[in-house]
Amino acid sequence: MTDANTAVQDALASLAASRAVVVPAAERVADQIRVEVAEARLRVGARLPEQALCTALQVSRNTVREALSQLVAERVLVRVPNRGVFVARPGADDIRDVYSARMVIEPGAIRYGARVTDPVALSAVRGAYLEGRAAADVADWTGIADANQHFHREIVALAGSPRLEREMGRLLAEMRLVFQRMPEVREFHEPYLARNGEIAAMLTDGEVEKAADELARYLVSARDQLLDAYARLPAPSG
Amino acid sequence: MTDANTAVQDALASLAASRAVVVPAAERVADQIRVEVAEARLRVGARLPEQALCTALQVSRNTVREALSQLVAERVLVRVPNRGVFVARPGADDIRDVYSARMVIEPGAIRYGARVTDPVALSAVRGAYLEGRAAADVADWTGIADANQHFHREIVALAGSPRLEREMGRLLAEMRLVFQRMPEVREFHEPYLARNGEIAAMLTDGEVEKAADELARYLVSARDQLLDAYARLPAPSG
DNA sequence: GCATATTTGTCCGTATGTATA
DNA sequence: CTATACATACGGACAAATATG
Repeated sequence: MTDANTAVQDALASLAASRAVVVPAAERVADQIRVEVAEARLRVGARLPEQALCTALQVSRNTVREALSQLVAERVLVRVPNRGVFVARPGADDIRDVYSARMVIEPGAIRYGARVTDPVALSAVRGAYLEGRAAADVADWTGIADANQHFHREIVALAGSPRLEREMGRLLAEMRLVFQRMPEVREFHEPYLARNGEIAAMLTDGEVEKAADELARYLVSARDQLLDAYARLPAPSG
Repeated sequence: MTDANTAVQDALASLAASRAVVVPAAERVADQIRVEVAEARLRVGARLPEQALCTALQVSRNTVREALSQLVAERVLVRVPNRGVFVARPGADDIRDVYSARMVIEPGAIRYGARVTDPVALSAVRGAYLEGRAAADVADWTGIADANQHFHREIVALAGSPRLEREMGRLLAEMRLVFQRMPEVREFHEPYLARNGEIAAMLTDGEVEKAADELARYLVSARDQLLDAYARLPAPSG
């Protein structure tokens, strides 16, 4: 039995491997680095030496460079010519820009999204809100932050456009970098939990225009609060 | 005077050159390929062998691969594992997706854009419309198409967000690939010229909501017209 | 201010696996 | 079914720019 079992497992493993292998090495490396940045193990402003990544991830420098270029295109990293790549350090202008874009995409997804009356999509929005509420009940502050991002992703999903969702994912990834430098994660996110609930309720009640305009106001105040906190931040050492 | 002039010009030229040199080779290659695709010298579905690009552009395979990866991320090219990269061939699903995204971004930029009352931005919108009108007067059909893209870019510019403008640029690049397969460029774009004018007028008159909703309807009919034409297209030989 | 070490940017050769003729 | 062509990935090499002592 063990023989037959191992044979089957080997076959499945090699099949899975052959499928996994077609995922380009550079893609895998990019995914790994992306996660490291998202989980804040690679902090804002940190340098990423190519050689170190080669030995750490056991791939060639060419592969590493291809992955880094991709992440630079996603604005997760920034490349300084002849100096290397660093984890992006979003400034006030970046925050303004990201919120200008979100202020178009998110209320726009509500007003002009094809799935704004789709029960499945609406239930996903409510689910993200409830996820945040559950996190707040157990005082899980990073859980609130995660649920908040989930909420805004589901709002954009009302548009039913994978391309738009990808772009929103990039914008939210930048927001995570912004929050890395903000110590008061709780104070920032908690007040917006209730507003998420109100918007979810409006959508459920079919009050589309009202929900869109409320979300637009919401984003304005969030942006201003962030910019205010950013102005009080210690000088960017780098 | 000539001496002084040439000296100044030489200095500027070398400065420009030194600035241009720090632009990574991969970036330059990506730009060149992007232009080739945009100008339709590289047709939809065309294969891009790495070796051929190396000799043609006088760069190494590593540089070529880096450029190709970037263009794949922009959806200008698609990569088939172990087979190579090809100029993207957008299908009906892609058209639906692109329009779902545009239907959020463009009316959203009008409704929630910070520059929607900015005279400079509004004059740019009117300018793009007039550019199309001038092209129509001299029966310059590709000029109409270009002006139409310009019009929609200026609409998005009402949001005042470079990030959003970049994303819109990627979406419009995909639209150019779609139009490559449509012979009736004139028949498609000409009717929308008048509607561009109406929207520009509404914006000038401050009728923001009306303009946004009209643009949303406009995009729906354009999408349906495109999908209809696409369904009549000869089978995709590839 | 200078010499040295490190790192990037770019290129080349090669091995391996996969798809096509 | 073999052979060819090509993509993929690796490792080594070198000049130029940068950082360090």
